[in-house]
Amino acid sequence: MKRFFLTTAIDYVNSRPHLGTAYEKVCADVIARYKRLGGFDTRFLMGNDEHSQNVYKQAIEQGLDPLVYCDRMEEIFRTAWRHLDVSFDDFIRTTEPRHKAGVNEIAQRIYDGGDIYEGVYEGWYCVSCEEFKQEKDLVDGNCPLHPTLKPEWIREKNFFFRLSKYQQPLLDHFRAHPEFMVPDIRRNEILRLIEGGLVDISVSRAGQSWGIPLPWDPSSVVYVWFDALINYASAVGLGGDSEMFARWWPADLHVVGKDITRFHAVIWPAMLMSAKLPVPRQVFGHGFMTINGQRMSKTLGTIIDPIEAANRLGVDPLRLYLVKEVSFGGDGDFSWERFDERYNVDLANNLGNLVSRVSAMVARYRSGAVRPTGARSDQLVRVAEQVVADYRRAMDTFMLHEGAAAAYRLIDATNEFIAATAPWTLAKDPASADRLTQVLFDAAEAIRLAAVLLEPIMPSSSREILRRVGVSAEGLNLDRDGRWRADGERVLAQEGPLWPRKETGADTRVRPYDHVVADPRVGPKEPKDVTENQPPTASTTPTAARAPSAPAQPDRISIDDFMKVEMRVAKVLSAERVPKSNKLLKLQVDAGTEHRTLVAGIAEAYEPDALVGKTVVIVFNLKPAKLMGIESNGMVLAASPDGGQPRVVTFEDPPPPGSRVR
RNA sequence: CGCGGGGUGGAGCAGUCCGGUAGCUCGUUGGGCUCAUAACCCAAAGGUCGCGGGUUCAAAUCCCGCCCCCGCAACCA
Repeated sequence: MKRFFLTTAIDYVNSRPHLGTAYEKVCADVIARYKRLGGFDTRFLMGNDEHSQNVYKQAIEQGLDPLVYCDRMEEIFRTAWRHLDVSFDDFIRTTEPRHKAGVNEIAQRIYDGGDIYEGVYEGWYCVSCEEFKQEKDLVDGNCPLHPTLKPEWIREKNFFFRLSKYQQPLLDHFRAHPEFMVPDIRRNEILRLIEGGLVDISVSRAGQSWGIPLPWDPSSVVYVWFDALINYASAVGLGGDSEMFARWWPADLHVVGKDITRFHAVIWPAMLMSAKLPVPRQVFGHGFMTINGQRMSKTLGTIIDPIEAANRLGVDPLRLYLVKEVSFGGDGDFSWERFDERYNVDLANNLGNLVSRVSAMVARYRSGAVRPTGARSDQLVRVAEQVVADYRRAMDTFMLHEGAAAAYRLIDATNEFIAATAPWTLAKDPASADRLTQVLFDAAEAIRLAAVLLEPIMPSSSREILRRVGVSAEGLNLDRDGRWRADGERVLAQEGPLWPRKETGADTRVRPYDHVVADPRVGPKEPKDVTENQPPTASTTPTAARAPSAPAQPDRISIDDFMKVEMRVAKVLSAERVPKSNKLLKLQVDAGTEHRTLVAGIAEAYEPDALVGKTVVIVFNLKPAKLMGIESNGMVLAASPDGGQPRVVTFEDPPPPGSRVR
């Protein structure tokens, strides 16, 4: 039997599912269901990505053991996906033993093959934070959080993967398999990236406990993104069940967001090539959902809970919206108004009403049952044939929106067919009896066929429609059921509306969605995300012994420490934007004893002209630094509310420039 | 010159690769029908296809230049 193994990206568990993650899962689910309908032995994998420092940090902040935290998140995710009728066959967590086995296997293979080498990472290390500090983060050479401790210059062992070696093999692979990365636009992006040259990447982190130890050096753990990618293979038995692995690997399709296509189309295949394992057949990079035309944002309160959306009008209406209204691969927009509109148009007015009117006529004119009589009425049949062909072609190439549109062409044609044949007129003329029966049969058949085609998108609605037109929904098969069938009796049930119209206007605002952590992205992420988000305080350091407890206060500093910082009043003489920069303004200030040039990251909040003449506070004795090529001699003090725009510190009653602030 | 996406009737989009009547959904207007969830069917109005050049018998589509939006990257001393 043909088999099909597909996956979605695994999700970071430091935020709950939102409409964007749900979009990916629903689309992948539509593909999975379509493949099953087509007779494929299908395996649909999803899961959670747990070995992130952010997850660790999040758990500790909530006073939870990280694993307990992840257990809870797993339940939240699984519940959400189940609620949306996402038919995953397997759900993997990166903390599971089977995943460790897979990671060990691949890591060891790559290591044995000579593609991993040891390098060093050198830098300032704060013992109290247990992490490296960037030079730029140090304050007077000391850790900003522990100014009394001298950071140590440490060389950390780091293992690197020879990604550079795979530039040519990857290019060859892209050339030999043009379908490897779709849609084309993503493929071109990735090709350009590879052509631009690949650099070796770090695959380990030293001194952390939250992660999978390197098989050959347990003092380091596997870098989280490297770890995460391997889930696709470990979930089907890599490093454990070789029979299963042989059966399911390589994956047929990875459905991932456009932001992480490079991990799946560059790094992951390179890892597999190095490990002498087959490369997945295809990667699909989907677009993002926006809300009212804007990126989902926690601060704007525009993150939508998919469960809430589903509860408003139903799971299937939401699924239909997501696949039919967004061309799969591009970005899509969601708004409550549009959701309501599509619900009324596609479901209440068209499909739902069609089912109602046909079952009502069959009940009224033919006591609820019809059989074909052979009277000519071939127009719907021809439409149906075309629709099925279009539908299959679209779905086979993951043009899900076109697949949905094709199914809807049949629905529209059926409404037109009814208007053209006017069964209510035929019913008045006994001579047209056979014709009427045939017309009603054809309409019922068209509904049946449309329901079959829509099954991957709206599984439970499809079943309900099939039940109402008197056919079994068990063991549907596209080859057998996905075409016009001019035989058999149809017993139609006349029941209430499938989708009552929703009167618009009420309650259409975007509601804030609580408990969501900012980052809406999913799946394995850039290594830099991890490094940049290292725990800032000792309390969140990944040391098991230190684990769950309330966050400690950062060390207090002495007045002497504070006095090291020389802050002065300064008057802004001129301000201009830094070319090519969004955030930077170049300022000339009068600092009393001298004029200085400095750069401030406040361009998004202030027009240059509005600053001229203002009296501000600057850090006077800061080491110079270059930003976008400009040397900055000092720093303007500004408050930066979470997610808000910075506001510079000013005076109601400005003192003369040069006055010391303390 | 950092990378990329986009600018098409009132709204949201397709079409652009492979030039030739500008299409879809919603909305608007008029008509039809009465089986149906005031639904359904037909028709109409409405577009300098961002701007300016060029190639061509012919450009939304190809070429050159420009403007404007939106992501990402960089940048917050």
